[in-house]
Amino acid sequence: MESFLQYIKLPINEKLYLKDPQSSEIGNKILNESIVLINEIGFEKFTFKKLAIHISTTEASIYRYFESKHKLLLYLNNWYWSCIATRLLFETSNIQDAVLRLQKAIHVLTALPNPETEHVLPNEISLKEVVINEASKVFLTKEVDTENKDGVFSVYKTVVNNVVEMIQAINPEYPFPNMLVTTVIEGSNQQRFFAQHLPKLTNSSATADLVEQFYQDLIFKAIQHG
Amino acid sequence: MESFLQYIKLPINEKLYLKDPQSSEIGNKILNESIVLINEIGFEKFTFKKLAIHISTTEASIYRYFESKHKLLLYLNNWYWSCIATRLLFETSNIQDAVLRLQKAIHVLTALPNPETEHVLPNEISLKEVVINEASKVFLTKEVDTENKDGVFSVYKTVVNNVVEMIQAINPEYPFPNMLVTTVIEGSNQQRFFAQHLPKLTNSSATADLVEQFYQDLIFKAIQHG
DNA sequence: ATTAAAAGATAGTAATACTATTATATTTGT
DNA sequence: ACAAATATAATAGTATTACTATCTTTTAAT
Repeated sequence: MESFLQYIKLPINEKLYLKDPQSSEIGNKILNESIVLINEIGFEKFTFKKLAIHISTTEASIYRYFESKHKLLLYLNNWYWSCIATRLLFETSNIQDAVLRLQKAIHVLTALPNPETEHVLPNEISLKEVVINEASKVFLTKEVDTENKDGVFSVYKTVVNNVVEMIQAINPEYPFPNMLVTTVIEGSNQQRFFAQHLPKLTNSSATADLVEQFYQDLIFKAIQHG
Repeated sequence: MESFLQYIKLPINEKLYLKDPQSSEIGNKILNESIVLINEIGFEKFTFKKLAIHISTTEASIYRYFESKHKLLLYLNNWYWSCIATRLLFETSNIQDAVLRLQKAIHVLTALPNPETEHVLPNEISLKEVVINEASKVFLTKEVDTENKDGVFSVYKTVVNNVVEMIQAINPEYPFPNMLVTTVIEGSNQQRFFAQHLPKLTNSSATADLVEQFYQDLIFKAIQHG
């Protein structure tokens, strides 16, 4: 779906790069092609050397933009959550009914975006793939506390908070809104991974995508009064 | 709590090692001290070289037991799920009431084990720490399909299945039991990680551990008839 | 046309993730 | 008690990774 949203420059935490990759051609190539390459060979086997060859530049040039491949992954993660934050804002604005608004939010968080019917942002689909396959590696490290202080997870936190507020608008008494939201966000990506690789662990599949349905049901039952 | 359970030798998939580490002294040292070292420096910085120095042996000796550090992590993961499978069986046996049985199962899966009051297995607590901090790295790789074929996740799947059956005993109509169980298992570990490092993402904390409470509430609401 | 900044080319380093080889203990079977 | 088998220690070596440094060339801005 064509949309003005495509032309928005999403804000990314400055601590994540040495030189803004969105400011130059090879910078943009680094971003776009790292997504492709990470999805192809996986983050463990991904190196700046391989990326350099892939985009016909040198390792040293890439190091001028990113300190390490881990920072690049953090950047991509941040970028993805900026997409989601934007879409969340956009898709839930003007919905007055609290229940409908939360439903829409759950949809944005858990469904695979459909470019035919929705305002999908550039690279959002392949970025989501990176997030599904590599996401927890961004915070499951010993550096998480330092990086958290640098604010690299703040966009993610904003998304969580926005949805927490939507839950509180429906049931202010519900005692675990943050846990519920993060369980849904992380869980939905994990269910997609399971559907692809460990199908016995899920009830969803490529042909019958039940992820959104499951979480819609789960959240609304959880926050029911009583 | 003293228990006969401590002396059981847990079964571990043979594809995970070259030589059974439980069969020798340095093998056992590798297991016990790798847990300590991984918890200390994190899996990324953990190397066989460092472990060798730590246990006063050589890198080459460790390689006789494990093909790679990834296989060792898989081993530890398998070991942890063997602990849980054993405890699950033990703690839910003889409970006739389906609801009480599921409650107990959720307890085993989501609570921090208390060695004063429960039959905790050797190393279970430090193994759980490894699982919380590193677990998703065991399957978020490009080798997941091959490793799955080798059966390295089968103990985990058994645990999931057992709990799925408990849910079906209460409500056979509930359409997403597998998704619910994996959401709870993975989610509960993640909530503990968040409580330690990204507290804004959760409602639980070190002082007020709400993880079990949240998931008990979540599961029973989810599977309610109607 | 001059200058600054970006990118390319090349080199180098310490650490990692292994493999291989040989020597020395230790255990086990007879 | 002794030979044979096995386990471990000691050492060396390799390709790759994750960088850092430097110098030259290209491009872009004034």
